[in-house]
Amino acid sequence: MIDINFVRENPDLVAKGSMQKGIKVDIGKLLILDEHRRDLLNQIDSVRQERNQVAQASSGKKPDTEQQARGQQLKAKLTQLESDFKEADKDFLKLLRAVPNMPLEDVPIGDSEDENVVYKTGGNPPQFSFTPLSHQEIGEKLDLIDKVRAAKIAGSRFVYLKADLVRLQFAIIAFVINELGNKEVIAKLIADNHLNIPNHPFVPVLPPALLKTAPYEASARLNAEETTYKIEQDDLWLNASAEHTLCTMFMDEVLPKDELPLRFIGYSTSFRREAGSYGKDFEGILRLHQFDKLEMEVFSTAESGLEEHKLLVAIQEHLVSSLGLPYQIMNKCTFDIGKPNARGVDINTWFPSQQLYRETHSADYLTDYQTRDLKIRTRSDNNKLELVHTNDATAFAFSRILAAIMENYQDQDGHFNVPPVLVPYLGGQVKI
RNA sequence: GGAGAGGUACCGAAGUGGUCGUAACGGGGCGGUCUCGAAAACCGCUGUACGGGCAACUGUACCGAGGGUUCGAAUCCCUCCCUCUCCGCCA
Repeated sequence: MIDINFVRENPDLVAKGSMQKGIKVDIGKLLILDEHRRDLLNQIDSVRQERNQVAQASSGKKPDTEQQARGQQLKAKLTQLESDFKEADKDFLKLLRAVPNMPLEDVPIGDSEDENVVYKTGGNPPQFSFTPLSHQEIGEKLDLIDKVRAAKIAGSRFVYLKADLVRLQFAIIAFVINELGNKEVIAKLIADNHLNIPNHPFVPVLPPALLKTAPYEASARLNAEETTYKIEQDDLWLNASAEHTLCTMFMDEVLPKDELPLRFIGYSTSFRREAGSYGKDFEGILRLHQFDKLEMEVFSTAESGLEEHKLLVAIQEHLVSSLGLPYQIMNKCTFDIGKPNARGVDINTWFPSQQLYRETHSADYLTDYQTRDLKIRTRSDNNKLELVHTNDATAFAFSRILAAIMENYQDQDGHFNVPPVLVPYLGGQVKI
């Protein structure tokens, strides 16, 4: 969540930033609730102060009737005030959490996704001498994708992925973990992009796939209405991305500054209800209720947060171009970056069957928006506690990137080639 | 799932209704004395959040979490979470 002190000092700026993101919040009301809440807190503090004094005065001996009567009075008053405060605090927190993170200055201002700015295109869409098939058609022909049986078992938007497509996925996982675990690869990307941050490698993580309400809410990533599945008999939700269990990993901790940045590459199955997307992308495996994802997560100081964001985008580009896929990189505008983001970049990959670049990657810079609530901090050089900054970014989102490979590398005979960089990871196999 | 033990500050650990959470004691860390320097020894310091104040400073809260009893709770009661041991089940 955002810093209430910042809202108090800059109410107009916060209102403007929220508006640019297309998020309606009543900042005036928030400040009134804040005032009310603090007023109650002050009253509570002074009643408690007197209660403590009364208790101390009679300590060690039996209180006289006057002390006891005063104590009872104070108790009644305190009970009332505390219940008022609880109510006020709840309303306040709800509204405060509704306030989005402020966009950074270089984020394009826009009120629809049409205002996103493509600033780089890489690779060339393949030219086919035949009409290219969709990944669904290729997958069915080669018996790699079975949605019919999956629907029988789990319903729509589920899939059985099979055979060489599964081997391809595991090859990509091994490739990514090797690349991101290689200090030289990281150092080169840092140098090529003129960044000034350490070359710490990414530590691979298999995180839990479920998490409790409290950390999920604090992460600013719980979207109960549209996205997130709830386990009813326990206080648990199915994660919608490994990011959700990675960014919460250090909740309530103080991270040693000399270990920052901490970089992780997590692999997890992700679950999404897709409640708002009926009818969208029903063909193929582009939008499923369940998919696997390799996700990068970085904890850094405030000073280097933006550079970490740029590094993550550079890594994404490196990974996509390593697979030889045509892509474009897009600066998302204020409307599209999302509530917790200060900055957001997407990579879109070319899908020949749709003649479109489709979103396959996103990189999110959340500044201290998550860590304020999650209480993830570090010690500054003058020994003060300060909030850590978080970045998260897709390395590869599985069903989508498999689909992109199938379509871009397809042959006239209905098969597709293995991207050369992955051939060693498939034991020399060049074609599927 | 059953039985038992436990969750107190950076770590270990005492505290079972009334001089108080910087919370005994031990260790660690920081500063000082001593030393050419270091070790040892000795002395001092050693949390977080929120509020008030220009500031010095000051108030409140925090002993796993949330409720309750009481004039007063780390200490009593209830619910939940987590850790450990044993049994059961299981990959």
